[in-house]
Amino acid sequence: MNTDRFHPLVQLIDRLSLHSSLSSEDRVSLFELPYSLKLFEAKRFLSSKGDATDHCHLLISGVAYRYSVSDEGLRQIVGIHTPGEFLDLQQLYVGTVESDVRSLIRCEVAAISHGLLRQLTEERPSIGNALFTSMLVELSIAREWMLNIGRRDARTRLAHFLCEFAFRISSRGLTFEKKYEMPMTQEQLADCFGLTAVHVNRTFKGLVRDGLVERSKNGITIPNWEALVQTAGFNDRYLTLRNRTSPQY
Amino acid sequence: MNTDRFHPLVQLIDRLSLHSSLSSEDRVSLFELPYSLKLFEAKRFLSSKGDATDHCHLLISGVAYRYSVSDEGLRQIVGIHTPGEFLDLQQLYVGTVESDVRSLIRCEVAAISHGLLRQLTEERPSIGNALFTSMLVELSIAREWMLNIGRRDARTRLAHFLCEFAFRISSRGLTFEKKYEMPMTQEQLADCFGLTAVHVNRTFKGLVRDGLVERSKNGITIPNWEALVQTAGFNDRYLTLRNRTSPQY
DNA sequence: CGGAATGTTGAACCGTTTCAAACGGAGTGG
DNA sequence: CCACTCCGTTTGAAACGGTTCAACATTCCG
Repeated sequence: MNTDRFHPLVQLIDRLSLHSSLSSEDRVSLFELPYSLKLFEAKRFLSSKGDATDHCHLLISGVAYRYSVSDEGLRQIVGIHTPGEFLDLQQLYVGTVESDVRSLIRCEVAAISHGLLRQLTEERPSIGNALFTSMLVELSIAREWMLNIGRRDARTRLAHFLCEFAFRISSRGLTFEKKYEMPMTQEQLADCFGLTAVHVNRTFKGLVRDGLVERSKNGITIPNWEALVQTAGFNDRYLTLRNRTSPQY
Repeated sequence: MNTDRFHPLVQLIDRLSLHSSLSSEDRVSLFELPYSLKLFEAKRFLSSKGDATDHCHLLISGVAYRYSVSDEGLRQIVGIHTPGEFLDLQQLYVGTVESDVRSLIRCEVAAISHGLLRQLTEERPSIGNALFTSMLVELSIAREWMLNIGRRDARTRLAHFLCEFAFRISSRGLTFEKKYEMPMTQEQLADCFGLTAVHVNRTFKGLVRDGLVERSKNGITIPNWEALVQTAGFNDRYLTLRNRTSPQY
């Protein structure tokens, strides 16, 4: 299970969950989100462990995706979540949630009460900072996705997504893998780019034929990273953001 | 000139710019961004008034847009900025900016030094909160745009954009206008949806033919708001977010 | 083993693009 | 005041990328 132990927010939760004083109040709890379950549904059957609607949920390990559905019933996946990202931060505020989150593989999730989260961000600026930074990165990714969906052709879209996915699941680029699990169906991929599953299939085959990616069961390998990056027009700029003052967590 | 004087951040700047103690140190300054100027370029010729790269810029009045350009030179507009939004908040952190901002009409912009902004957010949680909320709303809008670009046809995309634009330039829905200025060329509109200017033209004509919108010079009017909303599948949910604790600014 | 979900393939179709040409209005200089 | 240019809009015809539908193969999983 991929866990980004280097991520400041994940480290924070690690420490908080060990804190006996806090865990006795049951304000930070870890739980498991099985394969392909909606966070919304998970909250339901977790309500026995306390009011889950008053908690924010941080992804500790695994991968999840966020999607919306149009009036015609077409699904658009609007983002991929990797460890260190909050899945429902907007719950801190009043406002209907317009998108839902579903796990792509088995995930570990930490539930933090709104109260504790507010307290933490106000008392320790570095935590608020980390939250803010992660939000800025998500926004930056969202903008890149708009460019991907709106202005690139199918082949480039797929290649670009594969590059981003490879980069993001390798914890902060430290353990970068040329071979990784890609637990997404072609229909899910299609919903990421605004394409059809059928067309994703053909496009994928094209990339394989040209030797840019190789497919095995539940996984893909990238034999020539540079070649894929070039056909994708991929640049990892938009995926990273560091604090100027380098705070300690 | 449309100014959202109700926006908490705009109000804050109003007060700060009046504060003699602060303005003497020249840490908050208002300036004007002429028609169709890149914020980046504006910063250049403003550097005489201090180091503009160490400032964040808040939109006080007017409308601006943010765009990226693909490798093939195709432009994608990834967002519209209305009063109360920061244009370069990511500048607080290290990280190459992957998108640029350009004014759509004449804008007023407030420049706040990074130092003051950090100080404000740390000392007054309600301000940090407002910043955070505005970031969440931007993210929410970005996700809706992905759905728009990826999963709706041209007609619906245009209708949806017109609804959102109408809603956003009417300050927080208080002075909602059925007739408003639409200072965007069809090419800019096309770059918002990932379409061609030519196709936007045809699609626009279709909407006009069906009586859903009317066009005049530099402005459009919506004779039947409900009809447009329905063809757009528009719901303003994703545009608003209120703080649960209702802080005072 | 059986059924459901996912992947694969082909052919016809269609929404959008591309290219090219013409049109209109605004601004400018003679 | 006209001629000129520039920019955005408009229109048509052909081409194309991606969709749709339908059938079949394969894998997964109870």
